[in-house]
Amino acid sequence: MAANSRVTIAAHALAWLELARRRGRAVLTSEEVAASVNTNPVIVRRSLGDLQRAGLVTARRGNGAGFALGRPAAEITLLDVWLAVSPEPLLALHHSEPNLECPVGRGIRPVLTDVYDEATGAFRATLARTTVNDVLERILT
Amino acid sequence: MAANSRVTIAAHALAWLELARRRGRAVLTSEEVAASVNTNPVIVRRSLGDLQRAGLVTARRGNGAGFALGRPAAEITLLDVWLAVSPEPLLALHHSEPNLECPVGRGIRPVLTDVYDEATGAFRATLARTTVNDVLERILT
DNA sequence: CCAAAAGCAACCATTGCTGTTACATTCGAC
DNA sequence: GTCGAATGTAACAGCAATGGTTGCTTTTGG
Repeated sequence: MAANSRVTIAAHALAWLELARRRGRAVLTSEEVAASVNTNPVIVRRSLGDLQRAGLVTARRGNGAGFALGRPAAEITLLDVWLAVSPEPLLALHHSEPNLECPVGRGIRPVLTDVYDEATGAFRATLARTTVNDVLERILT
Repeated sequence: MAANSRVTIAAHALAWLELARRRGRAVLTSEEVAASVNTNPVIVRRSLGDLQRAGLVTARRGNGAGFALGRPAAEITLLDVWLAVSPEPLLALHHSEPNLECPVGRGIRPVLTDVYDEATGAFRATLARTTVNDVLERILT
């Protein structure tokens, strides 16, 4: 499969929300966000729905409604975003259980799980060092 | 889709090749490997074909043929395996180009590319610290 | 009450992975 | 040189995930 682009879409939306907020518009509709990301408003609503469940944005319905940042952009890391939209592991174990008659088949899964967890941890730690505010600052300079 | 399991299958195959080698059988057929991994021999041939292209295993065709490790198990890291079978990035950018009229749409891609590259580098560095020999040792203890 | 916008369900098309069958190719053994 | 065993590889089916689209329901401010 192609790697998914949800983190990208979510980070884009958040950076755009923060820029709009600085310009005096704290609330944007899914259509306005979609116009910047260049996708369908439903995709944006799905993505921001994930972020809302994680508390990263707030959504208001009804007339004049839209999405706003749930907390300061400097307090939202890309790890927060990744956790909100990408719960799948980076590497998968066997689809079907390996042959337990074989020593390797019997013992390999916990070993690989450990290694994969460690690598995923390093990946996450890096994402945790960049905030949405950092992303926007780097865009604007 | 779920993350792919090719690294797992390849690592399993390599550990099994190393264990067989220690037991005096340096060459295994795809069918023998498939019996341990519990999959189809064609899957194994495809996977080991990738490893062969990277020099991690050797393949001999013809009668009495099969696969053998291309270099000592202690000199094959899981990063080597990952590079041989998983060229896809862990996170993708936008599918369709963002709106270049928007400052965020114009500038976000290189920023995210940098962050993703850094995180992927941390992921790779962790994989590079574990060898096939390490995996087998941890299985056997 | 009305209109605007989120929420949500039901699709479709595409893609990638696994698994399977079938066949061509290679190469050692005899 | 032939035979047989095994790799190499193409083609296809099934399945799941993703992005995209449409349409409808729900909410809510004015």
